[in-house]
Amino acid sequence: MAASTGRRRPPRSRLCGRWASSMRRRFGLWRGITGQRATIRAAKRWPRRSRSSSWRRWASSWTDRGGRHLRAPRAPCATCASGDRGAARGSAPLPYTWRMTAIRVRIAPSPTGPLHLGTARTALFNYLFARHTGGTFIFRLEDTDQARSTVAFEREILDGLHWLGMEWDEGPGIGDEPERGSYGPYRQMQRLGRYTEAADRLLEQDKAYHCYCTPEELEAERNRQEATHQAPRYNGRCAHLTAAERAALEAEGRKPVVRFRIPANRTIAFDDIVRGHVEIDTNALGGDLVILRSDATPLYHFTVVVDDAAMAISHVIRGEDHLSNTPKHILLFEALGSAVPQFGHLPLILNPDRTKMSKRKSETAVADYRAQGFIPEAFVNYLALLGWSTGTEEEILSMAELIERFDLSTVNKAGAVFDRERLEWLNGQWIRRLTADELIDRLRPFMEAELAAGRIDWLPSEGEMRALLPVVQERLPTLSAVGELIGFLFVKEVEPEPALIVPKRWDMPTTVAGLTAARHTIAEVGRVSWEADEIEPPLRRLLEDRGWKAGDLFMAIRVAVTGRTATPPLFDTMVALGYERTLARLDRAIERLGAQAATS
RNA sequence: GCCCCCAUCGUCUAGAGGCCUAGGACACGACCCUUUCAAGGUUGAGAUCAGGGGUUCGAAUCCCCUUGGGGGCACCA
Repeated sequence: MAASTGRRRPPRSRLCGRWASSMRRRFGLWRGITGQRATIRAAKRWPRRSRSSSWRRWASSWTDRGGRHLRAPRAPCATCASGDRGAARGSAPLPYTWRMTAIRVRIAPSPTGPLHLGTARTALFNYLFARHTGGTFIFRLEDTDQARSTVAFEREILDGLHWLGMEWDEGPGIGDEPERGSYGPYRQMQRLGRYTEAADRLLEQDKAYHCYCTPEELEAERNRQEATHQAPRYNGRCAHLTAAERAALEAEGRKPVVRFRIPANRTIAFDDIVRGHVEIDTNALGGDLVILRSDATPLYHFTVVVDDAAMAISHVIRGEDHLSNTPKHILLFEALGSAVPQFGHLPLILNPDRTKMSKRKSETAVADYRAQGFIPEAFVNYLALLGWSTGTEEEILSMAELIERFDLSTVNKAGAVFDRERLEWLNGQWIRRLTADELIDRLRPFMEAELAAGRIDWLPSEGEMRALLPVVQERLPTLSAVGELIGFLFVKEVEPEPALIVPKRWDMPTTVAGLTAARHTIAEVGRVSWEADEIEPPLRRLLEDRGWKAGDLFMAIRVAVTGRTATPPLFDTMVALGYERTLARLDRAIERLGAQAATS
């Protein structure tokens, strides 16, 4: 039994009834309500979660550390990694209080720019985690950077997340209400009082102090440290001022900031859901931390903690760029007397050069992708698969399927380069899965954009679009490609270069002869019936009579009629164009070729 | 400089000590289908699992070191 610890199917957790039943359905395993383990028949087919490395790392740390033998740890919840770890630790010292609380996660963007890809992905992982576990997903606006925050960005972020298909249970932007939820307000600018109040509490307990150093002095100190190759760190000059010293500095007209005392020589340890055990020495934290500016407005590290505590956030799921900041947060949670949430640090999305994705080097605004005709189904699917996979060979997954399969603890640790080609492929896959009505609806704004840009002369009717759909749907990598694909149908004239009309293996006289003959044939059939199936056979007969190759004649017609060398199937295209307009374009092409021949 | 994290095809990934001669997908090549473009099908090339040491009968997998990459260290978020 001991040997199979790592492979054992994790015991059922009360949080994961849904997971357990879905696994039972999928693998036909059954376990009675007594919790007895089913016979293991196909260990290989078990969900990976039961063998996740981070979980194993926890397990080994529990058994090995401190030279103590702990009883075999109970598995964290198979899917949410949030089982009753308190119990599992047995007699091991707890680094902080673990409480079995409701799962509450949040996305806390700052409205200082357009919705960033990375924010969208972090939001998605939080959302999937919340929905998978039946937890609460919260939206909080971190708008304390008043210089850069705007309502336009705020709108864009809200819209962007909604567009991707995420709704939250608490926060602004739900229905018509200004905000919903009983932990509000959800805008930090409306919570300012709480930060100063919290800071006062820390001040009172001497966990924080006033610091009178000016930005210039700090800057000078940093430069000095840099010059001597030391780590930048606050030297604690104001850490122990006497009342008299403070009064003197105040008299100079100095406005103090509030600094939080970072204890020296302490190791902060936490079990990150995606990374496993992490330990960081407090001496590496850069010294005492400013939590309130001299104008009394709070700083990020302080607001997150105060708010996460106040909002009873149970799991902080965020980008890896915050990993090194986590000890500061843990210290603040402790100082504030709050329960420390669990952390899960997601790998970063990378530029092609493997640096953290930035707008300088990559397209980062979700709105831009939307404008380029990516659809949310594909975007969400792609984002979810950046740094995570189901462990199976499934690639195309709807939001509902992602929610069902998502598992935070199997998220990858290494950063992932954003691959636009793969996104485009997924987008094409999802476009093909759209119903006709959906696709027509979604294409409409893109056709309107074509019109506005003057690339087409009028809008197709709903009926025209519907008729075109079968040949269009599988040819669209993005919605915005629609103009390129069928725009020629909605312009008055196409004027292809005569040289383009002449197929590679033909010369100009042959082309004129070919088009003329084809024009007659098409005119004949069209008088009787104007359908793709009717047009093709007589043209094929013509080819046979003249000994021409289909590719040549059809290409000449294609270019004459559409102005392009790549189009949807020719006969469908001509039908969509209409009898008269097809003939008119053929005539015009013949005429222009003739004129060209005469001048050369 | 200090601290932390990471390392499997070009890219996203599977992998949990023997199912690995390392699987899938994107991209790329060829072929089939074909009036072009797509889509689809078949197929190919592409990874000495960053390198080196251990542990083991056996290591992509566990341990150590090295190297490389990334992130963090603000009166930004």
